[in-house]
Amino acid sequence: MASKQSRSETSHERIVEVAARTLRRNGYSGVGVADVMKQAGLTHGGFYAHFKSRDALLAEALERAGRDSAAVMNRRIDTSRERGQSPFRALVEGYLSENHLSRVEEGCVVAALGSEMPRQSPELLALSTRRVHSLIEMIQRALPEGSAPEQGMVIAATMVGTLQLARTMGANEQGKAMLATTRHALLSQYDSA
Amino acid sequence: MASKQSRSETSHERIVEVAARTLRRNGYSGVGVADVMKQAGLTHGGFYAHFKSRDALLAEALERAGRDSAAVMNRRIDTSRERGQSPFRALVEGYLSENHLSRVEEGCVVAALGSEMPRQSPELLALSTRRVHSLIEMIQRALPEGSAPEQGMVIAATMVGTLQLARTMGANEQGKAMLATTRHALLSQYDSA
DNA sequence: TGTACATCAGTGAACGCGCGTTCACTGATGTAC
DNA sequence: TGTACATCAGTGAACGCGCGTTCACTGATGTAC
Repeated sequence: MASKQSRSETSHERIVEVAARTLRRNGYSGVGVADVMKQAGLTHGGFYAHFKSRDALLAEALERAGRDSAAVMNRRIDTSRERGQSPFRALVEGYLSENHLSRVEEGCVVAALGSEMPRQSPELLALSTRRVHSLIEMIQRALPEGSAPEQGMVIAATMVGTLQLARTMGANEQGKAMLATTRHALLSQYDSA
Repeated sequence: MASKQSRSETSHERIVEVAARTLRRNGYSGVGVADVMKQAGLTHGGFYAHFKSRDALLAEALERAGRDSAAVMNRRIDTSRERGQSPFRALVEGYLSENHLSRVEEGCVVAALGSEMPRQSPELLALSTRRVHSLIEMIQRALPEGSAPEQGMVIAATMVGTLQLARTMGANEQGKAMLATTRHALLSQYDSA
């Protein structure tokens, strides 16, 4: 990462970065080749020097989106653990935050694309399944010691569903109340602290 | 409903019925005017005698899908209540069933479209928000007496999220295990019986 | 240090296809007498 | 009961636009000597 990148590599990365955001904001069908290239400061003609097809871009964008938001959440978990605080609480409060409610394009890709994932091509579906498992594993790592690992699945589903329903309600009192209710329920049920 | 319908009315209803299924199976961008008309046994040219635009069809299809699956679930709740059984258990076991896992096109529209809802036009978004609330209210009606109404929100989110994650995993052991885990968690936590 | 050439990354026009939408027309249903 | 006409529902061709994809070309970067 810190090593020198060729001009082509930095362009490639910028395109994927833009696509990863657009994918979460607009969904699979909302990612257009010309639009992404334009946002990346390029013209659409050069696209196929970087990607075999639009689908190949979607695959890279999905991976990128997944890794990015996982990195943010893992960092939050680690920090609170270092400080002797509850990593589970940090995870839940971060995931079910008003910031995450409104900033879809920087957030969890599973929440952003959940209902569309089952409909994608085999390649994208396989990547999506991996993203779901990695979300569950992240939650499991944050759970208090002695928790049953199956709880990770239930909590993942609850958080993903909550974010989607809250986003449908909107970034207003209703949506915020939805977040707060689930936050409270999860913390009082699973957080031993 | 039992009254005589004109030829036009039955066609209209058939188109909406097809669209309601296609919408859940393929998502908003997966509903094509020509395809829906063909499935309804008509040619695409006649479409605009029935609907002002494709968006108008989507709105009717969303309503139709919502009412249909709500009717199914409400019937399940009523039946079990009449039999003196737990309506909440009936709801959870129906919603998180393997049947619902694989038959998206007949199932809950909130689970089928959850992540796409926030991105739709103001009209569709308003209808979607209503669907979310009606799901929550249905759960509240099925909850054991004395339950806090906020639990309806958390349970709605959990069930919607579970179905989506399970569908992404597939209608295999993984997906089924996901359903079973959440079923168990919800019943042992909220069902007094 | 400077010049000549090769390679590389990106440009922009063009193509083909799918899809929402329009419209003139046809065939069937219903009504008047 | 039968005929003539009006209305209604659906047909199928056509249009325009957006979008993924291709390709010949340009300008910039890097290398050889």
